[in-house]
Amino acid sequence: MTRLDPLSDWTRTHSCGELRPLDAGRAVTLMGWVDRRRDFGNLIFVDLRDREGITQVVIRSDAGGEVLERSKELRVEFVLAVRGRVTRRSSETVNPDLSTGEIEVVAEEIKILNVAKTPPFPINEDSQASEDSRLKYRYLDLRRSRFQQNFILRHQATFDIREYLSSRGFLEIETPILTKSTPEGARDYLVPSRVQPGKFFALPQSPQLFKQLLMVSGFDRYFQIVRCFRDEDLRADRQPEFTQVDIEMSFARPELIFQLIEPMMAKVFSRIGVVVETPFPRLPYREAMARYGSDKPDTRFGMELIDFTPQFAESEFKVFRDAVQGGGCVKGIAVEGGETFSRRQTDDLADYVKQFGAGGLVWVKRGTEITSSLPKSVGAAELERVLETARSSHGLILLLVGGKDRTVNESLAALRLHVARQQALIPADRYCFLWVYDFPLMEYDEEEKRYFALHHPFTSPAEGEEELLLTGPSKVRAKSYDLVLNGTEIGGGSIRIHRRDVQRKVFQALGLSDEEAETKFGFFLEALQYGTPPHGGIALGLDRIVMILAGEKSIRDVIAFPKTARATCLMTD
RNA sequence: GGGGUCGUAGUUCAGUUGGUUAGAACGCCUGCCUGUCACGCAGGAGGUCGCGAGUUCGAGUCUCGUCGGCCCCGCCA
Repeated sequence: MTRLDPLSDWTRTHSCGELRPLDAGRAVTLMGWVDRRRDFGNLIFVDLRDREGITQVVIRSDAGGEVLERSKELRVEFVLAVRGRVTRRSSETVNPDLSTGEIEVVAEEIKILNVAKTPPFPINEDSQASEDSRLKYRYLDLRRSRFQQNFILRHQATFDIREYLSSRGFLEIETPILTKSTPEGARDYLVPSRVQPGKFFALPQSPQLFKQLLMVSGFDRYFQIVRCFRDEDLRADRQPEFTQVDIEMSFARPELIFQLIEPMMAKVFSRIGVVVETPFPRLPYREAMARYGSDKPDTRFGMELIDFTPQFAESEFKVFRDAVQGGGCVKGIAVEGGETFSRRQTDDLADYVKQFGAGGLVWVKRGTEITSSLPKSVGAAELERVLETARSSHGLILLLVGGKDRTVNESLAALRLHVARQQALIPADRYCFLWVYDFPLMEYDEEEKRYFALHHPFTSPAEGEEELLLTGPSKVRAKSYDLVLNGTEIGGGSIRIHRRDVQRKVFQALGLSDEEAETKFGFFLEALQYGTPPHGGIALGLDRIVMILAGEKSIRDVIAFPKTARATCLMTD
């Protein structure tokens, strides 16, 4: 039935998505997969599919008995070649749901190029097959139109970015994949060396040092669309290998980086018909934390955090009073219409915030009357004062958390998103970009009793704050910035340290002895001394950007062969 | 490392208080059908209830363990 060289002299002339009424009368050759077959005995319709679309092929008995007989063998997902003539459909038989729906191809000859087993899940419709069978048969899942579209989009975005950066004078330069471990940050993937027994290469978490060295080399403007590796647990938006748009630029200021990236994002998002307004809003870290409790706020909706700390400084409610007097805070969100929340709902919300370390959740409702979960000892006057702080005349529920600043911010940031999703307050068709800047340079880790770089240890401290490095490291701000889109961090970067003395000071503040610094980064410290230009850059998470472009909820849906949550591949085992 | 949730036909799912031969839809197979496009009609096949123990006269259902998918916390400079 099938032959080793089934094509013989046939050549595809068109895709299955391009024929239109103007092509009527043309002799064409199409090749693709059988999407569906409708068999009427002496008349068979075959929907032929390739990545560009679907074209209806008609097999009539007058094409000759052999063609009809051959067509009887067709099954879903068979690979088929058709020679035939483009014919306009009569007005009653036009299919308005198909881009090629005004024509059909009347088959004169067909070749079955290959047969196919019945697929384990339907390819031709939006099935919700379980993700494990979809991952096992990934190549079939990818055949579905949703994924074909996703990867076309990914290609286009990547193409746009290359074209844009190239037009701005950036050179794409490759850096090593087999590299030296820099033990700070995420766990490395290690590769044993055959030539140096007992020694290992690390796969790069990012080309950070190499791109900085390229600035030392005078390449001025570099970029690379590059695979990076981190041996950490996975999430819906995290894979152990992922692709980064890595950019570095000499003589850079943060503003120049912003102005470089903004039109690039606008160009990429125009692919899905979204008009992105520039410049993007800019928000200092401190303000982001105060208003949203997060350094990557979703600004598609409001419901900002409200500070109730002063209201509870002398409260009858001991838990909150203690929190405030112990140097913490009380903050909350106001949910309009939330006065109808049931006990069950508020209990669920309380359970939700507990996983972020909150001790509990207090609520105050204003409906026809004022009610609250606070103890009776808290008087009506105090409740009134609390409600006034929300500055709303609507019925509402206030959801309050008290405790250490960090805990309060983290749990409320999560709660804000959780409630907004539940209440469907997030407009799906908005794309809110945001720069967050002025991050702290480092953060004290209570458990390890030392400072850690918030971004990475090559980030430049803010102007005039180097002196604080050794006296009050946590007060030093960094020349760093994150790019946030709809609550997802899609990139981060900084102006780097270009002076050896400053780099040493930062290492010291991080508790790295000169000796350790020398072993780990000696080559780099050495290089800084040979005329390093001031420089800075950014790395964008390509997978996350494409995920948002494609409207997908998981990064796996825009990576051809992703790993499971346990970092295995179900297809290759 | 921890928490949650799911696992029954090829697929998506239902399965009551533990009780006869585990069901539906779609898909698949066979036959009929010349204008369908989720074609239609008639018939048929298809099950290690993830796996392993246990309780019980009897387990898809209860208990324990284990494997796997997904989501989250920790982690991710």
